[in-house]
Amino acid sequence: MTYADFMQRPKRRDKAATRAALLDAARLRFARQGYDGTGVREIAGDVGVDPALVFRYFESKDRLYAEAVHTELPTGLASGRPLTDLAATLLHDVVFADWEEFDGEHPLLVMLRSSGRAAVRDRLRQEICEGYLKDFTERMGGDNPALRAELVGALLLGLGVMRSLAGTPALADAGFEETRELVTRVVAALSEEGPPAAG
Amino acid sequence: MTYADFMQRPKRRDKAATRAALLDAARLRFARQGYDGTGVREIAGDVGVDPALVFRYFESKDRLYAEAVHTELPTGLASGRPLTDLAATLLHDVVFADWEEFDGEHPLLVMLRSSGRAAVRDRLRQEICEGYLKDFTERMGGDNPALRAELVGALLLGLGVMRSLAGTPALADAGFEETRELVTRVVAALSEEGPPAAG
DNA sequence: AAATTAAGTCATCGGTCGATGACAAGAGAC
DNA sequence: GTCTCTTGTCATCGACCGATGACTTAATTT
Repeated sequence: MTYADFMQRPKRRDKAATRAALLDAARLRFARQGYDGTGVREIAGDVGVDPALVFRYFESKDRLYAEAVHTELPTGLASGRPLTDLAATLLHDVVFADWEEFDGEHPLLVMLRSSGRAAVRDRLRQEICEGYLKDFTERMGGDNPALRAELVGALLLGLGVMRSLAGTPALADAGFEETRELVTRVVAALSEEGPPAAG
Repeated sequence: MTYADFMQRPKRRDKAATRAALLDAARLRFARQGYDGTGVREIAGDVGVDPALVFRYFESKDRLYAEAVHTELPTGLASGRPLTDLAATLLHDVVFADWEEFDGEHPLLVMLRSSGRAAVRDRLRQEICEGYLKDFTERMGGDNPALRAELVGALLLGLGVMRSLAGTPALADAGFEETRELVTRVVAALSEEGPPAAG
């Protein structure tokens, strides 16, 4: 049996597997190229099936995208840990973890790349605000905790962008521990009471 | 003269003005919808001219985009000011300034929205690394200044994303001064020598 | 006022897009 | 072995895409 024969052998028919494969391919493509830069023919081509299957299984490209980037928001965060621990966990998950199903990036950063669409922007806003900032603010004491919590969120989000998108050299070289120490220092500085005359 | 007549009066022919109007419309559209989500017919329609003019004046959609998001990198940054001043300036320009020609966002954030395209990604990387991180690193003393400089950059970039894209409430309410005080505190914390046993 | 140059328009090309419905073929039931 | 349900394919639709070149019309020159 030649290689060509092997490749052209009749494929086993498996709805669930095909659907999952389409979803995987969609995640990679959407992550790399964004929503508008990705075509359903491309996704189907990656899997080796007909593009019409995308609509049979997902109804529309929009719904495919929504399902592809769907991830459950972390729930274990609200477990009474101090904010420095929380930040360290998110530093790991958002910045350093290899989300291989999303081409290496955290889903939040992936959505950033398709934020030209209002639906994506709304969802991004919601996930950031309700999924993360709420927990941050609860653990942030002192004056105007919401603003200082948002600074922590901005640092983590920004680090993700810098590392995965800009590929800045120092962050690429630095290990997790080294970065975590600095992030902890920042979070500590934001948590403590401000100096009486800072200006 | 009715309104319809007014609108349909023969337009004055002015190459420079038309070109500039196309560029302005392109900036708004690209900022809002990203590169792939914007068509040349849309841009020309905003100006009220024929789409063919886009290609006559800009040669291709790619070149139009490149020219639309082109901004000179800030040069006044390298003037011996301390890093806290630098950060405050960039906080103002990147996060709080209203870049009305880009629908309110800083061009770096606009490019983020089209970062599905490799050319945009490369340019974003270059502008961040050469335009900002270099100055940051020079002014950052102590051990591993490059990494700590990137943390400052990440904070500023992240703040821009949070404010303009996620529209987080505290940042929207907070004035520039209030935020500047906190950013200054973070930069100071990153600048000073770390604690001997940080873990 | 005629001629020349420049600005803007029009029709159109080849290609791709998301989406649809009719159809072919493999899998399991009997 | 045949029937039936499911899985996947094919052809195609209408719309839009970026891009091109011929053409019309306004402004300028002579």
